[in-house]
Amino acid sequence: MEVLMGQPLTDDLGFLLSRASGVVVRATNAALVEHGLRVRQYSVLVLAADAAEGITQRELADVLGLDPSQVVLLVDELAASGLVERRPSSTDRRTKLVAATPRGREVRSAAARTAADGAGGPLAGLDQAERAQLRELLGRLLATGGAPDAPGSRGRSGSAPRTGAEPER
Amino acid sequence: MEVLMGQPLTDDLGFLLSRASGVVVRATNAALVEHGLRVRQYSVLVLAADAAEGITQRELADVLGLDPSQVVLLVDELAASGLVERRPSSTDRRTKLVAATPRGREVRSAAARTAADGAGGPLAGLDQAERAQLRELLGRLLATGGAPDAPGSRGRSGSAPRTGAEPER
DNA sequence: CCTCCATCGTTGACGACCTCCACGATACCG
DNA sequence: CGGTATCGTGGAGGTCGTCAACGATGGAGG
Repeated sequence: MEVLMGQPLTDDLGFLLSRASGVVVRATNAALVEHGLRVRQYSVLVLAADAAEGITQRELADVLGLDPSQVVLLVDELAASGLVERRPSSTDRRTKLVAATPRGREVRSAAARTAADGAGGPLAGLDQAERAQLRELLGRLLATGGAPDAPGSRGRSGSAPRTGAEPER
Repeated sequence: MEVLMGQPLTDDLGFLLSRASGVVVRATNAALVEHGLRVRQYSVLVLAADAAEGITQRELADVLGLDPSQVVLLVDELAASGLVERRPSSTDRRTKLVAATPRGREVRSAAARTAADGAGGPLAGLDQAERAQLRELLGRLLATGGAPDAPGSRGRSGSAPRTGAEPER
């Protein structure tokens, strides 16, 4: 038990994960400059554009695994660029629904291609099947995240009441 | 054409990668506090301990994908804690070999267990076979990193000019 | 109705991390 | 010998992660 070389480090999953993440994120960021976006902002834009009625900043922070305070800044920037806007919720005056503007949707589409293109570089070594496999594994990893990943998510445990439920009326 | 919804975002490899990386790194960091280390420092310690004669800071930056200036700080901290020391190279007076001290090796062993333990939480959902598979995929991804991942690595390309010449093994 | 408490968004602070640029010392090539 | 490249280092500037606190609101209970 003495020697017990944990691993050559290059076999450590944490190391590989953070390294791979860095490479892909860097490549994606580099590609997105052309749209004046960073991955974080792009992610918010995508989520806002995909939610017909807009998405709560709380949910944004939840899905992205970010502190709510960071979401504020991201939305601020996107709003300043005219890509999203904050709308008041008709049911809860505390929350603000973040929705993509028409121009936001345009940018989102263009950026999606650019981003996929940029990330394509580092991912060149993996074919479709392997990417799907990787998605599967990572998805499982995140699903069973025993530890809270979002700092600001105190107590926010369990099932979201009815996040994606259709706005009944 | 079709609407071409890039993806639900939760299916984007870049997103999953960065999310997973964050979760694992956070858990590992939390576990390592007990040794007064962060993942970065731990990585340097491992590499230094595994190299019998010590390792160049240049190589450190290369392997870790960091800017050389960051390596300086990491080594400074580890040296201040008495876990590693900088030795002059006998062949090149410019380089300094980073080697682990006896105490550094002890800490490294203990920390290895602690770290693996901490990372075990998020990884709970994956069995040995799946982890190996994940390692395989991530390793391949990093091996074919078309873009330079280490910022400070200007021109330092070299090593693997042949893109996946013969990935046999 | 009124009070206590949870939640949402927001702000501010602080430290960790990333990226780039420049420098002195040294090695190496011709 | 001169010119160029590399190693370690320092510093500036920006992004990101984490935490604590606050006003505004919602909701439960008396």
